[in-house]
Amino acid sequence: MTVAKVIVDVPTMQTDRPFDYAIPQALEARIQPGMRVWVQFGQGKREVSGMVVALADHADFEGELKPIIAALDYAPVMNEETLALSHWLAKTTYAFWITCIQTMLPAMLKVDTIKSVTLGSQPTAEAEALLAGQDQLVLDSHTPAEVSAQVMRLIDQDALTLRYARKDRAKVKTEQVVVPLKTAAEYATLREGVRANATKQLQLITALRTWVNAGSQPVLAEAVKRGEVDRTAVHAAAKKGWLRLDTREVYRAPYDDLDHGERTQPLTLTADQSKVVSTVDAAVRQKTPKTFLLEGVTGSGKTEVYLQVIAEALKEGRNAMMLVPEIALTPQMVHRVKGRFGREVAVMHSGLSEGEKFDEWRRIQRGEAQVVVGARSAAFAPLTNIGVFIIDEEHETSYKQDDAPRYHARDVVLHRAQTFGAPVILGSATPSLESRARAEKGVYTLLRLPSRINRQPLPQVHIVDMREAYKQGGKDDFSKALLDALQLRLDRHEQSVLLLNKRGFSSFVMCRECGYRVQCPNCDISLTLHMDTHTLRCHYCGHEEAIPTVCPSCGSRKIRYYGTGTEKVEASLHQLLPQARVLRMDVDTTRRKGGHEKILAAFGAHEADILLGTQMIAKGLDFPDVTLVGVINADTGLGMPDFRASERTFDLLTQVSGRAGRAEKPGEVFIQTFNPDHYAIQYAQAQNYEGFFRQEMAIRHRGDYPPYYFTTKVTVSHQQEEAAAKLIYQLAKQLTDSLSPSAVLLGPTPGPIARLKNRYIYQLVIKYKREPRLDQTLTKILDDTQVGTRNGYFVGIDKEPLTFI
DNA sequence: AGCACGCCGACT
DNA sequence: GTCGGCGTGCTC
Repeated sequence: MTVAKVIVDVPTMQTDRPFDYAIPQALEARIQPGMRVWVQFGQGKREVSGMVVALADHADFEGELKPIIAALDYAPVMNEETLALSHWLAKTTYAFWITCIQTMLPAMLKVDTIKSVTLGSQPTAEAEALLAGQDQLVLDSHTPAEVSAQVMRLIDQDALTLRYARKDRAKVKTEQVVVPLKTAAEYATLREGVRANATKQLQLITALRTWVNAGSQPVLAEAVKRGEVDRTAVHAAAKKGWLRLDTREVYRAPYDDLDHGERTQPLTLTADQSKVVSTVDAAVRQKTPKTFLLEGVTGSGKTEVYLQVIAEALKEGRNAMMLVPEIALTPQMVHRVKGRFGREVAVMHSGLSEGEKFDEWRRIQRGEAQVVVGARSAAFAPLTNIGVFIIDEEHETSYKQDDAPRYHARDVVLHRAQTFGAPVILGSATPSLESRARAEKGVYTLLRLPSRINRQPLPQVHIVDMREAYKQGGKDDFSKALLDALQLRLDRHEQSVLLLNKRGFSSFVMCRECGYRVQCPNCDISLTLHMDTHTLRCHYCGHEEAIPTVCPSCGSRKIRYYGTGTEKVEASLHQLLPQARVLRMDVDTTRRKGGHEKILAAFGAHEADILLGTQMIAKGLDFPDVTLVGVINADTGLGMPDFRASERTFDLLTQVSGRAGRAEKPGEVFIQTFNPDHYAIQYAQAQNYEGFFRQEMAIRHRGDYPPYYFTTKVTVSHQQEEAAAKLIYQLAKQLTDSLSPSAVLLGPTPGPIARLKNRYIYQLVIKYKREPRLDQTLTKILDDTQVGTRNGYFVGIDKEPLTFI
C-alpha cells in the first residue's frame, strides 16, 4: 500500500507536519510528491487542499486513513529540490511549512476553499427564506455573525447541508487553431457543392486550401482578425467535418517584443572585468559553490560581468538566476538581459499581472527558460540545474521579506547554491557590512572593480551645511548653493535630479497652537498627508480621513502641514524657479502600472528639467544629460534609532552621487545636511567605501552589533496592552534562563510603533555569538504560545531583522 | 483554522 | 429537568 504524506493548508502549529492519506486505486499511478491534492481534514466534512511532500509504503498513523479526494495537478508543481527548500525555509524562518510552500508557488496556484450551504433533507420555511430562491448560500468572512449562527442551527436540524468546494485560480490561457481535415483536392470538390452566393463559405474553402498546401494550422482569432475567414463559417464548417478546432495552450508573454528582437553582442571587457569574469567562470566550470563578493563602484560595468558569466553557465549547459531589487528591475534592466539572451529569459517581478507571473513560472517549471531575472521571490523560481546565481545590489533591504516567512533572498540563494554546486556573485558598490565582513574573514572571495568604465571621473560632491544655509539666503528646503546650481543647469539646458530622503520621515498635520498631531485611531502613528486625494492616511492600516480645518483638540484654526513631502518641495520649486519644468516621482505618481516607466521616459525625452523623487530615483537610472544631483535632506535617516541608520544613509548618498555626469559632461552633487561632519556623509562625499566600512565596523564592534553578533527579534502582540506586556516579560525570563551568559537581551520594549491595527506590540531582541540551544528554545516558545492564539496572542520570530528598536 | 465534545447557567 | 454558552483537544 502506498500512502501520501500531505501538508494540509491549515496554517497552525499543531497541523504543521505531514498527515498520512490513502491513495485510492484510481489515483495510484498519478499521485507524486510535489502535487497539490484535495483532502478531507478534521471531524466534520471539511475539505482543504494540501501538498504531497512524500510517498511511503506504510502509514505511521495507527488509525484508519482517509483517502485523497482528488489530485489538483496533472504534474508535480514542486520538485525534490524545491520541496526540500520549502522545508528548510520553514525551519530557518520559524514559519509554517504550508505558508512557505505557498510563498514559493505563484499566487494563481493557491486554492480557495468555498464554504456554502444548500437545502438539507428536512427543509424548513426558514431555511428556504434564507436561501432566497438561490440553490446555495456562500459563507465567508463577510457573512454576518447572526446569519452564521442561524445557519449553524439549521444545519443541526438538517434543514441545510454544509458543502465545501474548491476554486483554483489558475487560468491557463488558450487559443483555438484551425486544423484542416481534408486534402486540397477534396476541398476543390467541396467547393463545387457550395452555392455561388455563399461568399463566406467560398472564402473559407480558399483559405483552407492555402493552409493545407502550406501545411499550417493558423490561430483562429488571428485569421479572423486578418479577415481571411469568418468565425461563424468556421464553426459551421467544423460541424460539417471540413476542419477541426484544436485548443492550444499559450503563454502570456510580457516581453514579446524583446523575445524576438536582435541579440546584443558581448562587450569588450576591461582588464578588471576580465579578471572577475574568468575567476567566476572557473568556479562555474568546476561547480564549486563559492560566494564572490563583487565590490564595484557605480558605472564600473558590473552588469556586463553578470551577462558574460551567465553566458558561460549556458555554454556549460547549465541555467542561471539573477536577482535584482524590485525598484531596479526597470525596463532598461530587462532590455539588457533579454537583449542578450532573448526568449531564454524569464522575468518575475511584481509589475506583472498574476496571469503573466503564472505563465513565466510555468515556462521555468517546464524547462523552457534558461535564465531567470527577478526580484526577491524569484529566488524560489523552479529553475533546475542552476550553474550560477547573481544577486545585484546585495545590500538592498528589499531582499528581506517583512512578513512570514521572514526570509532573506540572499540566504535562499546561498542555500540553493550549495545544492546545485554553483557559485554566487553578490554585487554592490556599497556591500552590506555583513557580506563585506565575511569577505574579510575569507568566507566569501572579494573581487573588485575599482574604476569606472571609460575612466570617467567621479562627480564633484559638495556638502552644504544647512545650519548656515538660511543665513546665506536659502529658502524653504533649498540652500542658495543648490538653487544656484539648479539655475545654472536650466541656463545650460542640462538636467537635474533631486532626491528627497523619505526614510523615517513623512509629512503630517500639527496644530501650531497646542502641538496636537492627527493620529491614526488604530495605530500609534501620525497620519500622513496625501495632497493628491486631500486626505490623511495611515501607512500601516490604510485608515483614511479628511484633513481637519480646525484643531480637533483645542479648536484653533492654526493647524498646519509639517514635514517635507515631495509635493511640498515641488510647490517650493515652482515658486523659486518658476521657469523649471519639474517631474515628480514617488509612490503617489507611480502607483499605476507602468507609471514608473512613463515618468522616466518623459524625463529621458527632456520633457522636464528636474526629476524630483524619493529613494526610487537612486537606482540604476542612466540619463546622459543629468549633470546635477541634489540631496535635499541627507540626514533624516540618521535620526532614526536604528544601528543601521549610518549604513543606509551612506549607501543612499553614494548611490545617488553616482547618478551625476555619466557622459562627457562632468557631474556635480550637492548634499544638504544638518550634520556635515557625520562620518557617513563625509565618506559618501569622498566615495570612500573602505573608509566607511572600517569606521562603521569599529562602531558595531563597540556596540556588539552585527556583523559581530547575530540578532533575533521576538514580537508579541495582543489587543490588551497588559496582556502583551505580561507575555513578553515571561518570554524574556524564559530566554534569559536558557541563554548562555555571553548573549545579550535588549528589551522588552514597546515596538517602534507601539500599536498597530489595534494591537499592542512588544518586542525583544537577542544578540548572540553562538547559542546552539536558541533554536530549540524558540521552537518551544512558538509551541507553547500557540494555544494562546485563541485568546488573541500573537508571537512572531524574526531572525536577523532589518528593522528594530 | 474549524469542528466536536464536554461541562455549567437561564429557560420550556 | 433541558438548551445552549464557549473552554479544550484533535485533525491522517
